[in-house]
Order: sequence, then structure tokens, then C-alpha cells
Amino acid sequence: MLRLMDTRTRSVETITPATPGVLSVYACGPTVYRYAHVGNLRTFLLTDLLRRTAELLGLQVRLVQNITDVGHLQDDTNLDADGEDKLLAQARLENKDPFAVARFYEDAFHRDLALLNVKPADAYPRASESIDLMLSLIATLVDKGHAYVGEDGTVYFDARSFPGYGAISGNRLEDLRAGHGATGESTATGKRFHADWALWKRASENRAMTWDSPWGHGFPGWHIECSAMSLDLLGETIDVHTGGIDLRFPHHEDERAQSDCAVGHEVVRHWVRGEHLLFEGRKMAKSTGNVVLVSDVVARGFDPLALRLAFLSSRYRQQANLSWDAIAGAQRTLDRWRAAVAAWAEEPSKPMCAEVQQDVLEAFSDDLDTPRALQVLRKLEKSDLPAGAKFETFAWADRLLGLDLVRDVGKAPVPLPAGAAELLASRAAARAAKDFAASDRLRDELAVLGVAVKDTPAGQEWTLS
RNA sequence: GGCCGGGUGGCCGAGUGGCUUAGGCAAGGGCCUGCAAAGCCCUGUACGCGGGUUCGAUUCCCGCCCCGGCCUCCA
Repeated sequence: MLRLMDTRTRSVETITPATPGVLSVYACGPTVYRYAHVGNLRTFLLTDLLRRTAELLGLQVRLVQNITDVGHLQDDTNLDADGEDKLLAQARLENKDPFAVARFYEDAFHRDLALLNVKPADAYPRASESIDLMLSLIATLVDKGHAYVGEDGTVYFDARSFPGYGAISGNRLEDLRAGHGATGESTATGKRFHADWALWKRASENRAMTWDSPWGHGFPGWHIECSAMSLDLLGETIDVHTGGIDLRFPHHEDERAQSDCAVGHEVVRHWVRGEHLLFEGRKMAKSTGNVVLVSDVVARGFDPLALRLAFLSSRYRQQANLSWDAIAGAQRTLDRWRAAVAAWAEEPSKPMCAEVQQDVLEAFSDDLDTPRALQVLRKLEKSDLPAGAKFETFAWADRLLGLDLVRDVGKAPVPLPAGAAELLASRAAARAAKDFAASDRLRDELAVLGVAVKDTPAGQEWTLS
């Protein structure tokens, strides 16, 4: 049985799909105006772990993840026609068409997911291609009295029309400060109430990324896209909705209000959110200047899956403090496990260790307790169970871990650099003759070529560094 | 002002009303080795502060301090 921390009820809930056997999951995706940083990816990994666990438990998973390529403003309080969209700002910076920018970073997003072994979702709907869905949802909300056209021509959701507003975030309408952050002053002109938010914004004719609508030429607000696309692709009941903790408010609060008001009942059954990743003690953010990309991890010589392992070593709903040391430590473990798995694979296959298998699956089922699962596997690694059983169990567990642990099994030997074979032969001869001065000199020469030599009872062995 | 999450040994990080009190990294000692490397073994008794509940609290409750985040940009 899969259990997850539901941030609405604030307790660990057993996940029972509304449709038996089929788990529907909606994951808040990226706004594709820049590369995703590793903090973003940690949240996407959460969805992947959920999916892998559910599948191993025998559920069919229907996963939808949106691509936000329009409507996400730099500053949502600036609701006039010049409100700057994140994508438009980036397009201006890069001197490109905004949709070209969006497609570029969307491709990068998919590549990053692949590098982290995150399985693709079943659908990646784009906001810009779901405008009709949003317009019809907005019309429904206006008809039902949950939305109104403000004096500025923008369509707003009436926050006070949804009694459950605030249930996710714990924010009470009367305690919300008007305006942006602590500054206090609202800059929006057409709202009836400061907590109302825009569903459709009026825009001037010459603005890019705009569409015609019954409420004039304009563009959608950020929150409405998730309601529209999730209702369309997953229906009026969604088992699990994932995202980052920072989306709790206002994004998810507003999405819930829109979806529930449109269909008349609770749409999302469970909200699951990943905590922030800190880097060197600070939240990873552009404004903090500590953004790390997958490409940065690769540039430092690490396997992207070392990053995945580093993430697995802490619980998704705990803030984690990542560092280069932590990634390096994960890389060492990853290397050791891959080598061990490859060595075990040489031994006769034995049945999986059922107890370990059960413990690992139970750890994942228990609100994705990956640190515990890793502990179970470390114990197995050091146990005196047959190598064949260790191999089978690790190979099985990798379906959850996604670390390519069997990558080096039966791997063809890597060719030596030119001249290295001769040096190795000379060194073997020198050692046989107990000429250790020559032996040490040859070891240094091989190291320069990138060949690391170590001596074992069976003779010298080498690896490429 | 409101809301959320934390404070665990040198560092990172699990966890728990008592039990041999994770694990990793780093450190020290040892085995092994011609020397290294790798590996293996051993060592280090920690839970922010003050109260309370309890036979017993790091774990539960209250207060306080500190840290991170959110309050209409954010995974």
C-alpha cells in the first residue's frame, strides 16, 4: 500500500486510486524560460519516485506534467497590459521569438530529465496550446459566479466565493496582506479584493503571445492553465498532485479553487509537495546566485545519477542541503555499487533476497523513504549472502532507484591508451624482479597516461581514471 | 502581523518514549602491502535552551531562542 504525506490534511495518507488499479498524477512542470536547476529537478524526481513505486506495487500510472510557456509573469501584481511575461523577458534578452525560447528550454528540460533517469510523463501539455480549454473553464467560472470582469477588463477569480480557500496553505483570507510581499500596496487596479487573481488579462494588440477571447484580446493568468489541462487530461478526480512547496501558495491554492468551483467537488484527492533544496545553506535561486545546473554537475566530472543518488539520501519532504562534497560522496557510492554489481553478476544467479526486497519496497511505499531503502541495500551489500542473490536484488531495486546499477555488467574492457600496455608489461617484469624503484617509476608514468595501477595478490590491476 | 518546515556527534544526514542508541563523508588507530591504492577491522555516545508529563524524553506537551521558506516571481 502506497502512503504519502498529504500537505492538505498534513498527515500521511494511504493512496487508494479513485479508479481501481489506475493512479492519476498531475505534476506541476517547468516554466520554460531558462534551464531547470537541480533544485527544480529534485521536485521532478519526487514524481518519478512516486511513479516507479506505484508501478512496482501493480498500479497503472497516468502522469501528466504541464509545460508553462505563457502566462507566467515576472511580477503578478503588475497586472496592466505591459505586465512582463517571464518568456517575453527572456525572448527579449536572447533576441528571439518567445516560442522559440520556450521550445529550446522545453527540449533542455526533457534532456535533463533523461540524464536523471526520470521516466517521461504520458503527456506534456503546453499552456499555449490549451488556450481554448482555459477560455471555456473561465466561462464556466464566470457563469457560476466565481469570476468577474474587473474595471480594467481583466477577468478575476473571486477568492471569497470559494469557502475552502486557504485550506492548503493555512492562509486565511483576512490575514493575507494586500499587494506584493510585505510592501503592502496593491498595484492591480481592477480587483474587487486583494486576494483575487487574474484568469484572463487584457493586453495591447502589439504584445506577443496573445489570443482573442470573449473578454478581449489578451493572455491567460498563470494558475488557470493547470486547472484547465488537468481537468481535460485526467478528469474531474485526480489522485495525486505533485509540485514544489513554494507552489502551495498561491499557485495550488488558486488552482484548487478554480477546479473545485468549476466541477463542484474536490478534484485533487492528495497534494504532495517536495521541500526546497538548499545549496550551501541557502535556497537555490537565481536571486541568491547559487543556481546549479545538471550541466554544471557534469562539467565537474560527475555522473548525473550521482546527483540522483545524493537526492535519494534525504527525504523529499525535508529541506536538503546539497554541496559538492555530498555529490562527490554519492559518486563514490555509485561507482562502488556499479563495480560490485558487475562483479556479483559473474557469479551464479541466486534467487533474490525476499526480505530485502520487501524492506526496500516497504521503505518506498512509506512516503518514499529513500534513505531507509538505501540503508537496507548497504546492509545487503556488506552481508554474506551469495553474490548471485545480491546481484538479483540490486538489479531489482534499481527499478526504483533508477541509478543504472547494472550499467557495467558484462561491459567490454576499455582500450588502453597508446604505450600503456608496454609500460604495464615492463612494470610486471620489474615487480617480478623486485626492482621496486623501476616499478614505482612506471606506476607514475602510467598515472600520467590516466591509467591507475594497483597491486593485488593476483598481480597488478589497472583502471582508467 | 499571518502561515509552513527545521535545529542530531568535525561535516552531511536518518531515526526513536527505554533496546548493541542508522548510514555516509572526513579523522585517528590497526590488518593487508616492498611502498602505495583498494579493501577489511576498530575508535569517537550526539540530539538548541528552560520548564512539564513520565519509572524513564533527543523523541510527547508548553514557553523561549535561533535557522530556512511562504504571504500573489519561484520546484
